[in-house]
Amino acid sequence: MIDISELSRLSGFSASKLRYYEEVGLIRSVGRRGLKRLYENEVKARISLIALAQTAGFSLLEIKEMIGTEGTPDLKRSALEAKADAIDVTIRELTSLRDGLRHVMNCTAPSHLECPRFQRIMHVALTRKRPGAAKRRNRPTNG
Amino acid sequence: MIDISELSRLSGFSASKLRYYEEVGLIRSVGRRGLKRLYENEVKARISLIALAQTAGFSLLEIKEMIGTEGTPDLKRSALEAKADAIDVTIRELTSLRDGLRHVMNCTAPSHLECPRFQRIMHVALTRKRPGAAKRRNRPTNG
DNA sequence: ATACAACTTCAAGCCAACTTGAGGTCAACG
DNA sequence: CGTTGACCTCAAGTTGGCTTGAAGTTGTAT
Repeated sequence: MIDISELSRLSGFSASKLRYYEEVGLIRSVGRRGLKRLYENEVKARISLIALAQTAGFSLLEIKEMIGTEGTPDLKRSALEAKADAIDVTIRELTSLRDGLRHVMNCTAPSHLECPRFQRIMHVALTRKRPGAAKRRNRPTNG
Repeated sequence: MIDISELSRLSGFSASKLRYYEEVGLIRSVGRRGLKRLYENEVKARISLIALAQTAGFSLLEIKEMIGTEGTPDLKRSALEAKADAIDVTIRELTSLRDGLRHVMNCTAPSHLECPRFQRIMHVALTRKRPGAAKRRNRPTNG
């Protein structure tokens, strides 16, 4: 049993973010000391998982579908399979992008977008479905 | 030279999104036929690259730093190196997440968060810096 | 007992990344 | 020449994921 400030410290998540996650049902507190929330230790792993899934580009809603509201252990196998596959696709795209960037670093061609090697590297990812978008957000500041 | 509707069709990006990207300087049109924008073919590759970088979790601003405003071919080597490294980190995280999900699919433990194997898999990513957040956005709808 | 810090709630604010809508303009077709 | 429809601009709206701020409540230290 830990309180929100310790959980915040351990996880690097701001307290407001943790409260928000609780509000949307991603984590839960198991009681109060006075009015202060108390969390089980399990929550730490849960939070890491959430962070990880966000990195993968999943929305909080999708993450909820994956890991469920706490106390609900039923993760649907097919859903997980789909998510895992989606991640695989992303990994391959990122690998292409990384290789593309690394190539650009060493390529002296006038315009990289015209460099055949670059284009070939990029083509791997280019021929996939439609792109989504992703956005990095700021660091905790416990306000 | 292609117009916005064709570019939209080819790229899967909505026209409004393309206009928006032009507004923020990620792409540029090279003229008008009447008042209709005309784009060079090069733009297609550029757009794919943007989509890819978004998948990697970079903001439009960061992407601009990477690939520059069109016509500006100067990509700073050190910046690219940093981006490539960041992508590597992300890839490793995603790999962990994927493996974790795949394990959960085959694990009959009562609570996955308590499963030692799962925890070990997750630990890899857990011990990295701070998490960012990412968000998938919607598909083109050409409004 | 009183102060204080650390929490609480709730509503409002903020940012990126777009989308939507109203109203305007143009080229091409009949 | 007129109309049609695809584009245009510009402002405002939307969504997700939080943060911020004001005002209230506590356990603990003095």
